[in-house]
Amino acid sequence: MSDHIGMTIGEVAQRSGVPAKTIRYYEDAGVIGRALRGENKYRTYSDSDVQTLRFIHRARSLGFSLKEVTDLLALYRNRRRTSREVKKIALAHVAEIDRKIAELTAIRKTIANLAERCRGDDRPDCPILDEFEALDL
Amino acid sequence: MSDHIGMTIGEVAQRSGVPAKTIRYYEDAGVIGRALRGENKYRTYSDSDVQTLRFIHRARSLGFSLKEVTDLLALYRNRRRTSREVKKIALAHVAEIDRKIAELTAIRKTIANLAERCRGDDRPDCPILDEFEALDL
DNA sequence: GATAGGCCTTCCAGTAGATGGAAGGTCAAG
DNA sequence: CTTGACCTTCCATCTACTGGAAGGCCTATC
Repeated sequence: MSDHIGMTIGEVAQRSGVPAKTIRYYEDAGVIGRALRGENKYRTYSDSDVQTLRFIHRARSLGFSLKEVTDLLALYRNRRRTSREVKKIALAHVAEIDRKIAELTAIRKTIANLAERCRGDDRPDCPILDEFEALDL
Repeated sequence: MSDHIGMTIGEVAQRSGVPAKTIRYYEDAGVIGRALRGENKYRTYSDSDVQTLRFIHRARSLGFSLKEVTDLLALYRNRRRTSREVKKIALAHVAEIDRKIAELTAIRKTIANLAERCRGDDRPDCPILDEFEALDL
């Protein structure tokens, strides 16, 4: 594991997949804490910041709101919360994720079904296109 | 199965979980076709419209853009596309969904791990909160 | 030492995807 | 005959970015 301790915003942007501008926005919006500044006033990031940003990136692309992500990250950071409370919130999130996985699986089935019934030739349509039955999840 | 053939927007909103205002917005935005109007100029919907709206609702909540959803629905509607093309696009979507499922599974693991390590008592924090290692997906 | 590129700041504009409200009108049920 | 649900159009607000401009500092290269 390389110890990239003094990364610039550009480097961390490239590593995390989150644009520099969006990282600054997240800082403003309180999703992530205010980044430490070097002597040159540049923001400095570590590997764990890259992890956090990747986490945010993933969660956002999976339909979690910025508020949900913020709360989730706060869950990890806030030492004043009781173990009971953290556990309760975390388990609620797990349940929500299981629901999302089930829904994705349903949509996958619908689309895979469409693909399956397509002959894959030059004919103008797939049999299933006539009816909207495929959306019958 | 009840044959709700002449549903109003309010009824379909309630059944699909998509607010009436949003349904009108989807019509404007070309996500769904212009709804048939009754003699009273009211939009009329059928059961299949409810299915479609539920599909849109799910897909949106899972991080698909409105454009992606629109294209996906067009895939079912457009009879001019070749079977080959439909199959190709459908399979690409299946691959994307599999990726999303994998990411959700990773996030689930992270959060379940946090919950697991919480004692669930009144102590002020969970052991894992000290380090950000839990995000090491 | 000049020039280029990455960073800093602040600010303002625009986009997507809704969501809410107001204005003004129709319609069907109690 | 008054509610309540629908119709229309329009305009404002919100979230979560994304982009650009202005003005300035840092760092590396020619």
